Amino acid sequence: MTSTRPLRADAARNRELLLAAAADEFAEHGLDASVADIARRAGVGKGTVFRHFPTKDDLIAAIVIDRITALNAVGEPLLTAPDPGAALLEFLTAAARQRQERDLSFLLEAGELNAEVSQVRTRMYEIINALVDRARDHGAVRDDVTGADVILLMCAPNYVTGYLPEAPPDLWRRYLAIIFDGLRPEGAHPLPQPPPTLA
Amino acid sequence: MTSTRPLRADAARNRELLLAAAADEFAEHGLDASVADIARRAGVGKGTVFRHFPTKDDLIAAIVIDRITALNAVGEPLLTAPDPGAALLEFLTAAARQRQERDLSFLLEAGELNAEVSQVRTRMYEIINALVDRARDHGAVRDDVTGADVILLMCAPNYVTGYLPEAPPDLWRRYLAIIFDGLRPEGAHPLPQPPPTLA
DNA sequence: CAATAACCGGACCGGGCGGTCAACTTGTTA
DNA sequence: TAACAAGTTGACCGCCCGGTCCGGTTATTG
Repeated sequence: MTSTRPLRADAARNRELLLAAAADEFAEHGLDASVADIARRAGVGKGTVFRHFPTKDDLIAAIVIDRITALNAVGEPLLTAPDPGAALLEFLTAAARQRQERDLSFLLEAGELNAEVSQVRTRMYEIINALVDRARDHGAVRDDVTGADVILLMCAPNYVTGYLPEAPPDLWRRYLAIIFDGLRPEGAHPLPQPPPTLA
Repeated sequence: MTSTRPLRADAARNRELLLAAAADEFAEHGLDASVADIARRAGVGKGTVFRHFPTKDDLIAAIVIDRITALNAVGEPLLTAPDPGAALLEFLTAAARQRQERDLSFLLEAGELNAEVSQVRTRMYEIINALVDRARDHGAVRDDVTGADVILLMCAPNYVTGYLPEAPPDLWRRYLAIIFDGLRPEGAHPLPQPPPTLA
């Protein structure tokens, strides 16, 4: 890796200001938020944005990496939690809550941005697969459901509440509960299509 | 209403070409698809687009109205179907299938475009509410679930499969089945949040 | 307290967007 | 078939976007 010397004090502060401002701006306007608006919100010139993040995509990637890394830090210890079913539900709750604090649904719109995003995202997939496998072995989720299913479905609670402009902040919990009930073995009906595989 | 005299023959044909081209283009590139591209795809000048649809939003609204109206035509007869649970599932299946044929997830991004959209959308809400009420009375869906819940969740199957660039065309059926299982009374756990109300 | 390298800012650029318009073509009708 | 309204077209406009660049500013270091 490039072991660069530490940033100057003001530069480091501006970098943090920019990340926070960008997260807020993306939350309000989606990924279409303009770099100029982000700079203004951070109280900084537009050129400064591009000094820290050569491309708008690099700025997005930095935020995505930050959030996924935080999520992985939640998931890691849950891999050995005593109750695998509760562990999976807790992970999904953490994921949805993270997106509630600031509306980060835009994270999902972002595709493959760079190698680091791919790496941290792959690690998240591994964690989810392991959590689902353990929960399935434990009888907490139905036999015919896979990690890929959960990866796809984990975004849904925040997504569906996004249609309500003034949704109560915790409404996603309702839909996470409904979807999680659909993952349980009790009363499960056979699924009409085989599970997908993730790239 | 404005009882306008019939369109000239070529104008009527161009209007249909435009609607089809716009649906295709929006399906491929989302609502960001440019009017110029739509015109080119329809084999028509850009000015012609704005003659038929004064605004890009008007073009979107025309498509949205078309699709929702078609969906309402499916739902209406289901209101008196003998098996209310099967009727609800059939409606949700029709809704998701419609969005599969051409990827019409962009329909959801479109907010309140004009009065006619609001009207036809309101009718759709009424139909869904009635279908859910009947299914609930019949014991086919859990007691604590409302029409608003189903309205929010009905978009989810197509949404989650949208993350897979090359998803099998029928994959949405798998997630509709999982979510519908979450709506069933068997094995339902209490929901942590009250249902929302729709505007 | 210099001296210097790192950093900042905002005018500027090329490009693509939604939308307009005036000259031209064509379906319709008497 | 003549004449006109209706329809078509693509060049054009103003705007905003991501990204560049260089003259001025500031933190750091000896």
